[in-house]
Amino acid sequence: MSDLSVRLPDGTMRVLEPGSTSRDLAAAIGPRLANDAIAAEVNGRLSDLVAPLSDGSTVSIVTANSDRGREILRHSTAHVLAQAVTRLWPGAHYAIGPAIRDGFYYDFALPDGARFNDDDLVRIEAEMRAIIAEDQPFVRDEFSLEEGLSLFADQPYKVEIIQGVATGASADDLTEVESDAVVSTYTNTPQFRDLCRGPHVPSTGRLGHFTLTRVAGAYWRGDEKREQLQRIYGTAWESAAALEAHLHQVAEAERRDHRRLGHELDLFSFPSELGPGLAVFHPKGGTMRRILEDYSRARHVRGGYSFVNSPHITKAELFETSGHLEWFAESMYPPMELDEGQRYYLKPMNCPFHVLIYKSRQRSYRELPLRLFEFGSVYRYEKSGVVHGLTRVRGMTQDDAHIFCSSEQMAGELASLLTFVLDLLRDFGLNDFYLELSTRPEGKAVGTDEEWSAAEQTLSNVATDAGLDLVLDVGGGAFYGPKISVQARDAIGRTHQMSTIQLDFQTPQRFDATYVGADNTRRRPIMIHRALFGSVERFMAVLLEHYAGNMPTWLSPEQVRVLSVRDSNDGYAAAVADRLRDHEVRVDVDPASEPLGARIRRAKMEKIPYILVVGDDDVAHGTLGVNARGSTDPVRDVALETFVERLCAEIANHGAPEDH
RNA sequence: GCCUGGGUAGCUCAGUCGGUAGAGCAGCGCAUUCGUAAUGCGCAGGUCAAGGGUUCGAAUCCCUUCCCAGGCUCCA
Repeated sequence: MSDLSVRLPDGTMRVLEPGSTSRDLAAAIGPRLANDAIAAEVNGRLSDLVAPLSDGSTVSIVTANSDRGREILRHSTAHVLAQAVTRLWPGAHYAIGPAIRDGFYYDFALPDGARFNDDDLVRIEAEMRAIIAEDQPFVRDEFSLEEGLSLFADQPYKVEIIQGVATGASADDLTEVESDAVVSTYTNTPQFRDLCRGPHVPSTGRLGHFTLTRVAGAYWRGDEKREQLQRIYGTAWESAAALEAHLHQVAEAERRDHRRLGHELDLFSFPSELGPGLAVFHPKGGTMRRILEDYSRARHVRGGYSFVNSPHITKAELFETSGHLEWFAESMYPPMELDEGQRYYLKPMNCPFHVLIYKSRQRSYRELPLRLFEFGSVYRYEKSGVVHGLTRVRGMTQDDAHIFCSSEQMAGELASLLTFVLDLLRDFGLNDFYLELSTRPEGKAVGTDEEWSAAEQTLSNVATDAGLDLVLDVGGGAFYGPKISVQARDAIGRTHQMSTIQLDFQTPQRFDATYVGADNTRRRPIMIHRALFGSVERFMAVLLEHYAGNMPTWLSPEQVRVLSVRDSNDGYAAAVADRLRDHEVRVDVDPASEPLGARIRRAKMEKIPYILVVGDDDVAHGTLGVNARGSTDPVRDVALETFVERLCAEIANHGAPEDH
């Protein structure tokens, strides 16, 4: 028996008894680490704690409170879920069960087409806790493909996965098998073995801080043409405290859900009379929207844009020329037949209209870049299951522009556009961005390979120059060109796709758009599609959630509410409001017909930035009691003019009461 | 479009085994005049999402449709 020595992450070497495992190593380092260890990374590869170490390996112990540790924990919990389901539904088929962000899922097909319902989750969870109490080991075994096929002969999804490996199909997206000819399995009991690449926690007793969250349908292999399995989702953590923190975070996200806020703050609604995905904006939501749009318009004027308008419907020909009918007919509203068979469509995009504006007369190189902007309302027949609040709707308004430029101008135009976008988003209080580059979609693109790679390269260069992180989204581009999208992280760390910038060499060709160059020849312009808010509706949703409804003062529909202490102060309250209106402050008075406490409470719940309370003292001295949003102790005796000055400065700076 | 769950007063929700529909808040009226997150009393408010079926009798059981939520697929 030779000595066994391994290298630790800090570079030191440690000598162990021959045949030692990572678990022995952890124990040798310290009892605390031994207790926290759930797996190991050996020579850059994750492995089970109980796997024997070989001499000269570099080993780091993976603990539960690390990203990799939690992933293993979640994956192991998914196995426990599968075992619980097979115990409760003998003959159930289990498909795949990976760890995901914050948790895990497992897909099943129950015998006789049975379905899970919500009550089943409770039973399954109880069974899982029993399995965890049994402290079953996770025992790894390796087999040939043939052996694997016979082991899982009664599990058709496992067979398909193994066969996929055997035929060389990609298994990259599956955690079940390594992409070589070895089939590894993990066995918990003689009755339950799962196909899996591993690693796993040493035994089920290491698990337990989990909860099952929901049941959902999911297509096998994500293919809607294949059967739909029953998916159970859960969340799992390394400790009760971490689980609790996560559930709290989920509740927080729910509290700032824009649909809830939209209702509570009386901003918008989705009358069922209109149909799914069609919103109406109430006066306060309409005000917020107007402020957003006005600000955007002002920025576009400064950015050198020309303002255009186009109708909501058009003859089919326009979208035949653009290619939308060929590629996206199923997500367009069906046509209206008029005038002896003439088909009219609601517009799903603004770009073809802007091309027609471009083509309305001959263009010179001197006019480029020509930037056409419109708040264009578009209608898309989204599938019934996908509409979601203001973020996925069937009718929306894009802050849409199309820039026509020469190929020489393209890179510079894209670079300045990116600056323009980021500046605008920052003006709304979004500060944390990264970029995503979406490349040519497989089998669903027009144009030559050369055009696509040139466009992708240009976008990539511009993104790199911007100095932001760039993530590749392979195959995510539109059919006519690649795109960069700006992703923003909100106040609670979620990311939202905001602006998109798309390059398009195809549409100008399809419409035969040209300009006359300096050399008196006809040339083809390049088109850049871009929407900065994405849609006004969606942008409003993101801002509402980012601010949890506490909008900065400049975006608040009602900025100030004046409350009189007694009705003899009502006149002064009205005068204060008038003074603020002189400065275009949005202000209302709530007179003294109800107790002051009730009026304060109502204004607080409406998240109004400033509540001004005025009583006899204020009438006598020309002062106010200022109760700012987010504060619990109001400030008395503030001079009216002092308040006006501070408020106007805050509005101009896009600030909020919470900033002080 | 598919899977699971849901729809009762303006809102949030209760409604047992199938036996004539309930609360709080909001609204309206009256009283209350108050210094920083709910004043009191009273009144009104319902085709129980819509339609069909079973039943002596349906909010409740069954079917269809519409709408909502969470997923899957999709997202120019």
